Amino acid sequence: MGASKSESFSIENNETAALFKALSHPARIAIVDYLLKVDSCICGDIVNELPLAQPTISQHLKELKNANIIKGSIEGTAICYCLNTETLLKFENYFASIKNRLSLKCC
Amino acid sequence: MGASKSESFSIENNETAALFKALSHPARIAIVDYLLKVDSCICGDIVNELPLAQPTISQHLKELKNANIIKGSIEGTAICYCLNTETLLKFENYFASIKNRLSLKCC
DNA sequence: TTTGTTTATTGTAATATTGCGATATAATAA
DNA sequence: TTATTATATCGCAATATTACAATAAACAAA
Repeated sequence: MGASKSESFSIENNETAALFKALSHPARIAIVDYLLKVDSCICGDIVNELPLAQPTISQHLKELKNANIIKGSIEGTAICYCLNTETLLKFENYFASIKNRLSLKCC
Repeated sequence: MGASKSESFSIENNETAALFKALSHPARIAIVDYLLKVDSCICGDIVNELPLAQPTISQHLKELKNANIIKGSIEGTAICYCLNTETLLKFENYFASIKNRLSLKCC
């Protein structure tokens, strides 16, 4: 029938997949990239950096925020976004765990 | 208008996003998990492990294969799939690079 | 107050993904 | 040859994502 049979999988697998999904769009990779580049909290000038309209970027920021990849705090009229170190560690841990479990006797 | 403005982003960002997209579904996380667990190349018994029909699993395997996360070689009637260490390293490198570039003076 | 600035939300159209039944393909076994 | 087995592909329906114009909301400045 339709799409998304996520109830059939473990919560953990769903959470892991959700983390990856948050980074599965070039615009969101570009946002993370930009946040790394400016080396400090930035506000809405991502809109000037990316070839997308403001509502679209707001939507992508929301997805990154929902996945806890970025966090934002209000600064007057603007909002200050930055990367969330804790969540980035989750990715690292995932691959560290894979590395540990990975046997090299494969094809 | 429609979806997917990927031409507007760098090839690198698109490739990175494609890697993450390959892992953005719980079934594909479960497949990777299973491949780690069995500690050897497995054939089509993923179908017995996951709550999905054979064509659906074949499709997920194809996506993982297209992203070079797994590789497969023919073994008689069956096909032997296993993880691709090289691509898993790409993920590790991405986060290692982030860690290097990440300043801690954020919000 | 009104005006300007910044970000979020709503609604909608275009497109992509997911899941699976039916079927095709490929190799082996009888 | 004809089964049998294992995997892939096709075609369709259900759903999710992406993009943006229009609009709303929140705040600061005049």
